[in-house]
Amino acid sequence: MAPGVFKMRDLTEACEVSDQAVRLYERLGLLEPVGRTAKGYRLYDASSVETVRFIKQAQRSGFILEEIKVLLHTDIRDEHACDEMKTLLDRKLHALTERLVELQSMKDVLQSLRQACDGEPGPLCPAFLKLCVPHCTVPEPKGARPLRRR
Amino acid sequence: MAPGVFKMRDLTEACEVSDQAVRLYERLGLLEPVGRTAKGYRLYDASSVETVRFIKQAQRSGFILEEIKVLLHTDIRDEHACDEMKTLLDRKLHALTERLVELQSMKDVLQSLRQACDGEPGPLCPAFLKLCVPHCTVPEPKGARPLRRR
DNA sequence: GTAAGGTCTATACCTGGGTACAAACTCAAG
DNA sequence: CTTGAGTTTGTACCCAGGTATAGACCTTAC
Repeated sequence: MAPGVFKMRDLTEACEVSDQAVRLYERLGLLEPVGRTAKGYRLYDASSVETVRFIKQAQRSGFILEEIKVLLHTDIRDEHACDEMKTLLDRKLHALTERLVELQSMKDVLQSLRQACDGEPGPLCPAFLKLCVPHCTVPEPKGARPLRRR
Repeated sequence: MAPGVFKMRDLTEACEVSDQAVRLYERLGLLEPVGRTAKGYRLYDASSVETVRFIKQAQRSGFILEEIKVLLHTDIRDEHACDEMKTLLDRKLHALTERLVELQSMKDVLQSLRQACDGEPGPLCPAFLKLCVPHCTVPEPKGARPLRRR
């Protein structure tokens, strides 16, 4: 076994991931072993660890495996591939930005609620929660509403 | 039909949710119609809209439906129920905070990558990505490693 | 009245991202 | 050489949160 090269177990421990998940990533085309032993054992190296870690971080950031595959495989020197990647990145950056705003606002809501829990037994929790939800214009009953086109 | 009360379609349009999803929330105990027509049609009101919107926001913030159910049903005046809720809130606030940090760092990574795409054709994308992943100590091959206890 | 659209229940199926398990083979310690 | 841990392939199953479809019934516009 060449130096700097190791088997499944080391990879899963370095990345806190199951061996099954690793093989899943392989099947889906995200991670190729750097080689195999004579007996068929998968071999990985430091770059595999980085790849798996990137996969996990990207997942937590809202990418699905199929998208991460694109991220991992795009050659920036290829004009067409790069365009595809730009589109993906722009879309995801937009989503990420919106998500950050949303998470922050949810954090504010939960913090208020948490404080309410500690303070005086106040209004009902559900009622409180509803107060936290951004205001909405509730549709009018519209007794005689036109039928929808389909 | 009482004033301020409406049927499924109005709810789904006000909340941008499918009728099937609404009925799913009902089955799971998150949302009860405020009543039924004589013929069995579900009736909702403004508070239903707020509830569904809260459900969706909470989902996007990382709560699963089962947890949202707790959020919606806890009576803050009930000592025991309130403790349960505090635990949930603390756990989620912690997760939310970590997630915000992580998302921000992923956003930074993607922005760098996006800029690299626009600039000079530089290093390979995958290589670049790997550079962005927080540094790691890759495990040594350890030729003769002790067997793991199980 | 008729036809299109809305709603009901129930069941089946889908997707993403895994996990669980079996059966066979290999590797290393004692 | 034996034994248990590690790995392989393959198939099955799981979960959350839905969507799709069928078949029946209701409601509204004209």
